[in-house]
Amino acid sequence: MKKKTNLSVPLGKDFKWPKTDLVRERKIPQILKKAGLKKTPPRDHVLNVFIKYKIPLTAEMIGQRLIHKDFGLATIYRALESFERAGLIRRVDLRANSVFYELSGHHHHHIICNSCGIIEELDKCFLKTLPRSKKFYQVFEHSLEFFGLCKKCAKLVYN
Amino acid sequence: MKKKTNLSVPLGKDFKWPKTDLVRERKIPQILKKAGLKKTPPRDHVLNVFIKYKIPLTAEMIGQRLIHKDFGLATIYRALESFERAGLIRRVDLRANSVFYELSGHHHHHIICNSCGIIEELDKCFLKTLPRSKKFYQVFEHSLEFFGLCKKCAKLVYN
DNA sequence: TTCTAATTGCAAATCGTTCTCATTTAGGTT
DNA sequence: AACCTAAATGAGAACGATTTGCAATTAGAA
Repeated sequence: MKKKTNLSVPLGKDFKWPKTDLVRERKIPQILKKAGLKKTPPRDHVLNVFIKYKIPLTAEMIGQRLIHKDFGLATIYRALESFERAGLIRRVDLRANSVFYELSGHHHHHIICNSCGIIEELDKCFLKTLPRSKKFYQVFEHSLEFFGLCKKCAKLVYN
Repeated sequence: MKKKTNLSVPLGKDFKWPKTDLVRERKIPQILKKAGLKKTPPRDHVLNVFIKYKIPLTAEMIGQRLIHKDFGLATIYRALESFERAGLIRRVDLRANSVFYELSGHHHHHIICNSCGIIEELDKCFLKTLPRSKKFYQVFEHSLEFFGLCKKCAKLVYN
């Protein structure tokens, strides 16, 4: 897996999801417009997959979930890049071989099973404080993921 | 960057660093033996680089830091794999294009500058509680990394 | 010293991701 | 409604990190 060399300032860090829940209502054109992105078929469908599945997804997983549509992977990657820049989606660091993204509506974390890879979403942020640093001007995001063994896999491993 | 498909149970999750500080004293043969790994030149030198530099490193960075030695990258990757399995090192999710590892002696986190990639090590763990989950048998590790803009880069960006 | 499983070295293969470039398109303007 | 241009797409080649295959070497237990 490769991620982009994009250690770059996230342009969309100020993006705010609108009060009326456009996601729940699947108002994709409005979401894209608010994000300052042209509405195109690939973006339309990719965003729809995120809204529909509600789980962290890789470019390839998104491709597999497109119905009656088949955009090249490169196009999906470009849609992801524009979404990330706009702040619509965020990366999820799952220690997997490719990069996962999810809608950035609400801030939360995950537990990942080291054996089967199943992902559980945690609703609450376990972080009480942010780090202070003399070297840093601003800390605007964090990634907190838990790794363990799910009960199903524990049974297989420990009998 | 590519990581291995190794969503696998970390065999070395029970590895305990010995009381006497073998790392500080660079007792590499003892460390390897305790980890159940054959002492070989590549492992010897790779572990030495970790001990010497004390910062998160990629396979390639390790290769560049080997003195008077030149093992193939594949060999370095295999050393890393065995170290990770044994619990000697752990991955650090820096959202970079290759996988970083560091010694797993003491638990800590990092702040990464999204612009220049500089890494600051935080000594304290900000986590007060661990998540409870019905689906999980055990949660044995977590990854917590902060992303922001360092002062140097902030100057460049904001003038 | 012997023996065998584990490890190495090198090159080729993989695989996720990005790039190139010619073509098409969204959507603001006339 | 037609026009215009920057932005987006498509397909395939290129890339870079990581893994693998296989023959040769070696660590370390017996």
